[in-house]
Amino acid sequence: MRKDPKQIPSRITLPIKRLRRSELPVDTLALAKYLIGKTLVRELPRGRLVGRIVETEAYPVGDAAGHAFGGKTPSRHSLFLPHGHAYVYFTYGSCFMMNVSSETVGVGAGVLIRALEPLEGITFMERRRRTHRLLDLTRGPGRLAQAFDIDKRLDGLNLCSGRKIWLGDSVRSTGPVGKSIRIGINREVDRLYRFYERGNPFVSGLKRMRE
DNA sequence: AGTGCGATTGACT
DNA sequence: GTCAATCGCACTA
Repeated sequence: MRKDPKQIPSRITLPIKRLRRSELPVDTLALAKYLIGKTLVRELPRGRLVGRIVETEAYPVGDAAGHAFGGKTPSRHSLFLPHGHAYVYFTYGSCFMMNVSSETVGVGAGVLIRALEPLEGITFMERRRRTHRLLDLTRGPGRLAQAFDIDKRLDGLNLCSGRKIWLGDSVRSTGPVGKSIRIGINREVDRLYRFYERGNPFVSGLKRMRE
């Protein structure tokens, strides 16, 4: 009998400890690297979704590619919250994306969550994404937002104290973390601000690996 | 009120 | 590999 690969991650049902805000790095780049291997937990009426964060991008202070560049606007308000809050925005007419705000209040910086490794709630994710391909559920910022039912309702929430969505500790050891240029931007293109767990198949943009 | 543009994805060659 | 869909937002007037 053939093993069904999509069932394997469902078996991981370890209790997950919340990250405390006091243990999150305030610095944007440090936070982007720190988040690799940690978990994102989404609590829904139907149950819990869990994914391991395997890819992030930092958009630090003064970065011309960042949404905070050019100042605070109503829609970007959450990016200026103190570190550890959700900044959710909508783009390309169809995609939501989620950042974790970084730095202190009023500064304006964040870390884009680009890819997750699905751990729990895979059946729900498959329904949301209308596919059974495990690799297509949460690889990419727009896909993971769709799989996790992330939209503007979650914008501005505290990711350490909230119930709907929160950051959890690692559930297993984290592999070596690679670094590369960021994806899909036109400015500051040479900055090595993208972080990922090396060799993890749920990382997007595998071509852009450098170090 | 109109315009231009995305921190992408999915469909297609 | 290429490429168009799609719409909220910021900006101009």
